[in-house]
Amino acid sequence: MKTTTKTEGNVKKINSESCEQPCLIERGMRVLGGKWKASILWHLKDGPVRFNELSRMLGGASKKMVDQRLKELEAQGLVTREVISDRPIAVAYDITDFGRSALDILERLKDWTEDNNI
Amino acid sequence: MKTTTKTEGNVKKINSESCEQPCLIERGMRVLGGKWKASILWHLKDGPVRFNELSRMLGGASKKMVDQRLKELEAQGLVTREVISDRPIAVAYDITDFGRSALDILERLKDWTEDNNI
DNA sequence: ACTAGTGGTAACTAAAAGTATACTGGTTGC
DNA sequence: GCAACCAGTATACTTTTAGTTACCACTAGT
Repeated sequence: MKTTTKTEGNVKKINSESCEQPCLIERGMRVLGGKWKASILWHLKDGPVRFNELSRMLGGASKKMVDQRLKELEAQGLVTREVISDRPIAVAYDITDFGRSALDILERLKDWTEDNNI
Repeated sequence: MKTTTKTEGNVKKINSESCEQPCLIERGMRVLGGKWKASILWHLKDGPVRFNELSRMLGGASKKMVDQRLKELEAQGLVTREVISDRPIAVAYDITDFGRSALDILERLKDWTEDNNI
C-alpha cells in the first residue's frame, strides 16, 4: 500500500504537485529582486528623478548598473523615461501606476528588515 | 543663488541624503531575494519537509542549489535542520518563527505577481 | 580655453551564481 | 547480488551579474 498519507517523524509527505505558488514567487522576485531594482523604485515614489541624481541616491551603483536596471524596469512597465530637455540633455524617470502597486510590498520588506535588524 | 528648491520640468532636486531607506530594502532583498530562497521558505510553511522532497518541489533546482540555499537560510535563522533518523539517514527542514514572519511579504508578492500576470 | 555637468555607451575584467555529472556510505526492497 | 532511495559532497564547467575605466556629444559657467 503506497498511498501518500504516510507520515514519518511528523514530516508531511507531499507528492510533488505543488509548484504553482512557488513559481509565482520566483517570477515576482525576477521582477523586483534585481540588485538595485527595488531601491530604484523606492526612490521614485516621491516623484520623477533624473538619471545622475538617481545614481547618486543609490550610492554605490555605477552608471551602467543604473542604466541597465532602469531599462529593465522600463521594459517591464514599472517606470517611464521622459526626455524633458533636448539641448542640455535632461531625462526624468518616473514610476508608473503598476510600479507604484509594488511599493506596498517594498514597504513591508523595509519594515521587516528594520524590525529584525537585518 | 544655488538653493535646492529649484525645480526643472517638474523634477525634484534632492541633495543625495536619502540612502537610509533604500539600504534597508537592499538588505532585506539579500536575505529573501536569492534564487530559490523565497520558494523554499514558502514550501516549508505547511510543516517540515525533507531534503529530497524539497528538491522535487522546487522543480528545476539542483541538489547543490537547494543545499546552499538551505544553509544560508539556516545560518540566517529562517529555517532549522533536524536529523530525524540516523540509520536510514533522514533530515527534516522546518521554518522558524522568524522565517514565518517573512511569509506575509511573500504572500503579498505572490498576490501581486498573480494579479498582474507576471 | 578650460572645467564640470548632462545622459549615456563600449570594452574589458572579476566575481558570483547556477548547472551537470558523478560519487560516498548507508539502507531498504526484490 | 543488484537497483533504488536517502542526504548530501566534489569537481568542473558555463552563464550571469557587477563593476571599472574611458569615452562620446553637448552645454553652461568662469
